[in-house]
Amino acid sequence: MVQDLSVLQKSPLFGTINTHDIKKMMENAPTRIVTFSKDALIAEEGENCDRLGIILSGEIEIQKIYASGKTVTMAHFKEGNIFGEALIFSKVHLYPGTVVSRTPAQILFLQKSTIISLCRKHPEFLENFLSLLSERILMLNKKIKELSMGTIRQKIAYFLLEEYEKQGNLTIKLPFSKEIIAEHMGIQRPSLSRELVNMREEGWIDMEKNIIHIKDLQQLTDFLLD
Amino acid sequence: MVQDLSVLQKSPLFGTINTHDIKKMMENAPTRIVTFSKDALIAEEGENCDRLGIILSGEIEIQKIYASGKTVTMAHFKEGNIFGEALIFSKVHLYPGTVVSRTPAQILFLQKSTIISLCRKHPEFLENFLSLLSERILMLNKKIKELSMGTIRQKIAYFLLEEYEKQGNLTIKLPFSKEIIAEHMGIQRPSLSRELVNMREEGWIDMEKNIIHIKDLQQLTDFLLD
DNA sequence: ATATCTATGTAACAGATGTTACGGAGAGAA
DNA sequence: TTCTCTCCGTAACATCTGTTACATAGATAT
Repeated sequence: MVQDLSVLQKSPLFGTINTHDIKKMMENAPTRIVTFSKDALIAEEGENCDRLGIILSGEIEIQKIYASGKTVTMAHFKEGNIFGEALIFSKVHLYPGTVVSRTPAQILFLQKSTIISLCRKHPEFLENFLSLLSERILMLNKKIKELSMGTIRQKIAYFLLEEYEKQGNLTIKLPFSKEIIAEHMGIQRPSLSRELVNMREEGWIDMEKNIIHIKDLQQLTDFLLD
Repeated sequence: MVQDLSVLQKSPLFGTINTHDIKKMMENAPTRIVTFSKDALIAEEGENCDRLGIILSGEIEIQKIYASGKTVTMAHFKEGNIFGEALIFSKVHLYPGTVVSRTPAQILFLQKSTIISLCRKHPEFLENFLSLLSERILMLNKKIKELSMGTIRQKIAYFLLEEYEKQGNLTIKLPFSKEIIAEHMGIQRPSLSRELVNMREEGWIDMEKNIIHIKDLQQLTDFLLD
């Protein structure tokens, strides 16, 4: 294992650990670094996933390849990213798609048993790994909340309340262009404009350029409950 | 700690461990069992969450209480369930809602430090805890996929393909009433009926009572990609 | 100044979905 | 049988949202 592992610090699994300690940790850990050329097959859909991958260099994708030959990219990872971390410890640990390299890539693989051993020997690693999974859960929860907003008005209300909490002010400065905001909400830009006008006409908000003022906070919060 | 901990076996954290070992594990672990009366306040929204809770008995809820006084139940837990497991190891570990008991309840609390210690000493506990988080991630991922289906036809196609894989047959027996299925998809029952008829008229499927036959599998899969 | 480009507002139309109401089929009870 | 209840299909209508097209304001470059 004569290898430069400083890139591991870019990964949340080792971010809190200094290079010297990382080197020491990995010396006794059975790891494998594999080099892939561009467009190489890293793992096939349905294959057993018993190891976690850390991208040391390059970029990879997880693709769903359909019988028709069409492929859809499910996820994209680059240097420092980790993949497979939730799969190895789940009951059904099969890759949900085909893993391929988009560029030449170098990947450090950690076997499930190695991870368990690292967790037991290095509290910091254990805590990092648990944080990794936990943050993922919270992120997914937030995404589900957003997706659960059915109508455009609900999405807007949710967005405004979030911004209100972030900015601590009923008068909100839009952090992005309306085009970007609409895209983030998964709706069309004209639909966003139209609904904002409706809400102004109904007295919910005031608008001027990229400033929106919440006229009735309670109305907004109440609306999200019906 | 003279206490009957056999109920812990109902929890995924200890399910794989026999009662004797559980008792031994917990003897040296600093845990706290707290008894709550009905409708008691267990934790307030925004409060720091540095411990995980395992419900030994009773039922609790996480509620969002709005300024208007309206409350919405965010989650519901009962005997054997665990809460707070993703919060304690995340950066922002504040309760997202108010935790209250719906019935008299007994809760075993494990401090973050205790969990780390259990993970280090008991590989089985470590693996169970990691599985718990991992399964949650996969479940949320699936939920997001479902929610991402925009149109009713997409939801139906996704549902049919899932059932096709489950049942291993192009002729699918609906596992629930259409009313339930519609509710699960987040749409109205008549809307589901109407769209099923449309799909039949367009030659995608055949239907008879609670049986649906996929006439063109490829059409369905292709459709989900556009 | 002029031209150009981008973000935005606006309107008209089409399509998708929710809402509501009604009737029929089938299961189970009296 | 007859009644009742649930599930389901169906239709008419209302509403929401996407689509497309066009106009304008402001920024920027030449």
